[in-house]
Amino acid sequence: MHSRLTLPALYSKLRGRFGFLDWWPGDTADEVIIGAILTQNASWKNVEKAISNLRGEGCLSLSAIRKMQTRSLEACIRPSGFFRQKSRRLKIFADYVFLNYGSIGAMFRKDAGELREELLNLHGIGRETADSIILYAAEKPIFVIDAYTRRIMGRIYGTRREPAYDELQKLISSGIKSDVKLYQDFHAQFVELGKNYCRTKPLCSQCPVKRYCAYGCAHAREKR
DNA sequence: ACCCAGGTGGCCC
DNA sequence: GGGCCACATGGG
Repeated sequence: MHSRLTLPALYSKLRGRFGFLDWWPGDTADEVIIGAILTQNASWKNVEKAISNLRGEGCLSLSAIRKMQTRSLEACIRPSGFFRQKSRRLKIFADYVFLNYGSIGAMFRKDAGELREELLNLHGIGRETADSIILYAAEKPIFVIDAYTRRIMGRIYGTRREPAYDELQKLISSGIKSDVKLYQDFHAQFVELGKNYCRTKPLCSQCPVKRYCAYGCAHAREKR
């Protein structure tokens, strides 16, 4: 099954339905990075609690996290799950930045490609987290692929097996203009669509891309 | 009592 | 390269 829906057309369809999504709440690069690590396989609701705890302690920054006791860091981020792993990942990230660059801004002067390689070498930073940091914290154009994006693209464009991360990223990047705001919002649209129509309660009659869906939204709960 | 969430690393083949 | 597993909490 092949859909003739182009990516720009898909974007404008979603954009028309959901409006511009000013996504990734977080006022500073540090906050975005912390959120990106905390949200690994966790709901944003739980991440919000963790972030709120950190803010309450005055520790919503990488420099503060460096100085925190592991125990109190773990206590703060407990609601976001996997708190031992994630506290370690935050510490490693924060240490790396300050020991090698002195500040996150200095690290972000690198171009997106080099930055990605470097981030991927850090323990606990995989492709999605690295790309989220580059797109939403460093604000450089790199497309973020997540579970929703994979699922939705698979449904619309009918790929039998789900394409590998880098493959899908290349596919999307070559189908739309390279632009930070567009990349940010497009990814947000995928998540919004996924949350509302491809999760627990599919609302087929209102799904903006229903007629392009290769399998039908009723299959929303199929195995990923 | 399940199943899922804005993943990642380690191990195996 | 892919398949499986641990990692942990909160909500449906």
